Amino acid sequence: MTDVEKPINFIQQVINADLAAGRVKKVITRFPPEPNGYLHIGHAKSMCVNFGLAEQYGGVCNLRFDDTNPEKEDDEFVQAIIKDVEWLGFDLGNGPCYASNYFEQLYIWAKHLITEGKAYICELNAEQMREYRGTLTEAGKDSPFRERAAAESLSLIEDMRLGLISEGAMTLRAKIDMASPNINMRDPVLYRIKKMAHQRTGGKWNIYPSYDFAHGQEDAIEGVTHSVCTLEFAANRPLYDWFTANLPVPSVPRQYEFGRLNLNYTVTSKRKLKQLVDQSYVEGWDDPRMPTISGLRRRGVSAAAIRNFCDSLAVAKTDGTVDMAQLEHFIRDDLNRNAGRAMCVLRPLLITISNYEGQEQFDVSCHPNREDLGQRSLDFSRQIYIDRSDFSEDTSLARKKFKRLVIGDYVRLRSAYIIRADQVIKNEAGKIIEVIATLVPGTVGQDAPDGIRARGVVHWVSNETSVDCHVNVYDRLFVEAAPDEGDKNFLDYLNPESLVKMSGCKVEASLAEAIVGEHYQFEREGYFTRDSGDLDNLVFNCTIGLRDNWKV
RNA sequence: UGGGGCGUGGCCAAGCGGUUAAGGCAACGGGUUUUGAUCCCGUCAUCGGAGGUUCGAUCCCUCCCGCCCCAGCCA
Repeated sequence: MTDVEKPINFIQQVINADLAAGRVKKVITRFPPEPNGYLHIGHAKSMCVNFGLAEQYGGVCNLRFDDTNPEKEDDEFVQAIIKDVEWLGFDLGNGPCYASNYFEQLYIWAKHLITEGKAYICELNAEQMREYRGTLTEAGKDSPFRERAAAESLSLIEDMRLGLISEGAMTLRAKIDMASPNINMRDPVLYRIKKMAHQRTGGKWNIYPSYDFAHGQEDAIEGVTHSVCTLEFAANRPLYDWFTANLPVPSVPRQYEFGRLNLNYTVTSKRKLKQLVDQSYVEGWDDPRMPTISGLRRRGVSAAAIRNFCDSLAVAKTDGTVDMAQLEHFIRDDLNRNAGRAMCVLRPLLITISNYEGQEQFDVSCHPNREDLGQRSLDFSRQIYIDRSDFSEDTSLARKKFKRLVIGDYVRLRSAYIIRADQVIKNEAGKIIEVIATLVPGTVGQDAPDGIRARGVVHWVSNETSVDCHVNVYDRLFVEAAPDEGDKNFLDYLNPESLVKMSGCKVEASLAEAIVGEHYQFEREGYFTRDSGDLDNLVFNCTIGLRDNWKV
């Protein structure tokens, strides 16, 4: 963290002014996902902003489902979202709340607008409505149903609600201004007919409110003071304000918009993520390659890393694309501080130590600078494994270029002895299958004796007690920084090597029963966590590799 | 094109008329190190462009250029 105070953002400035002027006594915000998909990293930023504001000002932030369109929604998503929000550590406020809980009130307000001559039942079909709406440069035309008597509209909306009108035949529209330069104000639809069961209200309704008609009123009902959303809703704000000004709402919330988070080398659009899932380009919403909260969790990213990352982002009106490296920085930053260390050999190469017989245990700390993380026991034996990439027959390799095991030279086994490679054993195919080595006695926890200089440090596991495991190594999902920019089809840029499954890996005994949700650093490799998707086997997902700064 | 919004180093971003133009990420040098990790030092901008106002402008005005959002009975 920095010692510099984080500057306050424009929303905090507004809140400070509202508080100072007495316009607001208690800050109430909300996080309003539609349950039509899983939450992703972009939502995490929105949560940090909304729940964060509530925390900072001693207010509350409601998790509220904007479930106004049963066609796309599902309870599976509701449950997944609640789980993600809680996992990230946010207080649900008075939630979970649901827009569907307000359907009755919304309906009463709709009739109120009709009675006031501010809404009418329109019988234009979708295509006609589009034609009547005009274009960006031409004003729209009034609907021929615009001046329908209130009594008739009142009767018709009741028929719509009862399911007496067929889908698409009618809509309830606000009577605002078909010539408005803001297209959202050209008599927007308030209710549409959907003879469809809703995951929470069942078959009670045949009509459902539109986002515009519902959102601001939901906020008003909950007493939301600052309704913070993303930039694309800025053009809807005049409409948001129109409703609260023309309806007897219990409070008048204000909407503020900030730039949503975009990350390169991935996509943060529920529609596209859903496509990846539905068309099986990934194994599900929680596939570790997905930028979803559940995917990041399964990948091994900690909730703290996600929150720290989001808190490092600006809440402003610019909309840019954050470098994936910034997210990766916060992932490593948290994991480096909190993940216990362990050793796992990904591509085992057998080493036989010719001058060693028995076996012993070493007590090793789980973290180089955090004693509170405790100690673990490492088993050492005559035969051990090191990674194939940590050995070379090439004795001409410079010490500084190759700080690993080379025939005739020494290397330190992490937390154990210094050994020297003496002889290579190959199979008929010429593949190295074993290396015979000699250890230097008395070098555990001790510096090398005079005359011996280890090239470097290498991780290892005992062949006696290490456990076989599988390791999933991930790479970015897309090979293009901006896979969905312009008219590109993001599916054309999927990275065919985004997942590499390794088997025959060997992890130290202490991790034989690794727990899902725990984070480990496999020394010299990276950060790993046990995969929650395959508990029958010991499978580790590589969250992210260690930084690799050395230049060739 | 009508409306709305935005343009500060490779990326994110402070700055609110007078600052040596914060900070983070990345990058690049160097030090420490039983993880080529961590950690620690150091290097890295004149603010989209052109005018104007002002003693003085990244901050104010004008015009221009560029990018984003809105023409779903999606949210």
